[in-house]
Amino acid sequence: MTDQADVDRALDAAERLFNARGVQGVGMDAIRDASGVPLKRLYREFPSKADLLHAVLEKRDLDVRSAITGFVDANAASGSPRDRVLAVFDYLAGWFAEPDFRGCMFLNTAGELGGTSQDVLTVGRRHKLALRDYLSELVDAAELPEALADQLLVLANGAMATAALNGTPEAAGQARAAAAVLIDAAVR
Amino acid sequence: MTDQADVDRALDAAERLFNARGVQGVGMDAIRDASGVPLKRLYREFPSKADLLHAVLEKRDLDVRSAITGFVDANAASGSPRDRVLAVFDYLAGWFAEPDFRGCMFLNTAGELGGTSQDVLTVGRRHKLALRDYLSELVDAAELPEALADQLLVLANGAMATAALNGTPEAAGQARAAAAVLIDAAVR
DNA sequence: AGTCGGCGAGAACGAGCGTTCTCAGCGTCT
DNA sequence: AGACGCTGAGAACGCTCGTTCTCGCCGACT
Repeated sequence: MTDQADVDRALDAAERLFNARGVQGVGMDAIRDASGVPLKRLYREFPSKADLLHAVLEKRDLDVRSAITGFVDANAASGSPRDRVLAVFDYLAGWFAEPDFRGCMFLNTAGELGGTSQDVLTVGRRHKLALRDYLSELVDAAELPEALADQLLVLANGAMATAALNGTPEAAGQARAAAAVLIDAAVR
Repeated sequence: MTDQADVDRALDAAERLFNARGVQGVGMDAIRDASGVPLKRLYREFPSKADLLHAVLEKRDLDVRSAITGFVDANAASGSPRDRVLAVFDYLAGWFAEPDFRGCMFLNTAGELGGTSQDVLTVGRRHKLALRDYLSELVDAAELPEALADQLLVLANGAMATAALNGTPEAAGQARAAAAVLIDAAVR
């Protein structure tokens, strides 16, 4: 039996620790201690630490994207297309205010390991591409030019990085205001 | 004698290696090997690795900011205030295209060590605050609302993070286009 | 000329890393 | 009942880390 519960606990612990101390600052022992999953099983499920990191990032990709789409659907389902775009930045504001928010894991791991691990870059790019595709959908629904999606992604990435550095969520509001201006300027 | 040349070589080597492998992925031995500065002198000048990192970041703060202001003065000294703001993003485009560009060192180190080192966060925040003050000057000169400076900083940070992840400089152009729209929308 | 203080090269240290191995125990099949 | 195979706990391995120590050497002062 693969014992999915143990695997999930390991992934959760690894995600938490990687975020808190940086990937290179976390040993497999620490992940075992935090998750209760023995080293032997960790290495059976994830042949190496790099594989574990990969799995954490893949899971995070799904989690982040479904959290965003879920928030937009829940809070702006009946709103205008413009409202739905801006709701993405409202989601960011809530996320940034979480007490242990440490920034976007894909940007952080790319910053730490991008020079030595091609895989970290690849997974990060896929994640941001998927995010851009989602923004593109929203932008299309508002009948706005496609190029806006790239600009909104830069804004969102900037908000994540800025909020993580500052330890405060205000960058989300600044990005939201900028996004509103970009949308309104594109409509005419 | 403090032998400033050795200290500078050590700082340069440390900056290069930290960027390439992440701070936690670089040993003091590697910095000694790359700089030719013996361990004994490294520890005389920088009592600990954290102190060395601090010194690297302080130097980088000055370097980055003077590169930006230098570029703006050289390329848009006689331009309109609007041109001078946009020149900042032109500088980013050139920077991102450098072959070993690995993103903003302050965002990267904050991502890696922000959870364990208050000092890394403090230095990073000071750097971004100084950048915001500079943008604020440019925005003031263009007689634009103060709040624009924060939005431009989010755009710049987003461009740095996005370009570093993608390995391509196109995010600079996207941020520049967005900045132009924000400026033009604010003027009316 | 002889002593001495600071130097560089590199060994050494204790700790922690990623990964593998040992081994006693336990459930499962015959 | 008894043999087997997989398990978890943890020791062990070889390496690297940040930091300190040893020691032979050289230049400066008396």
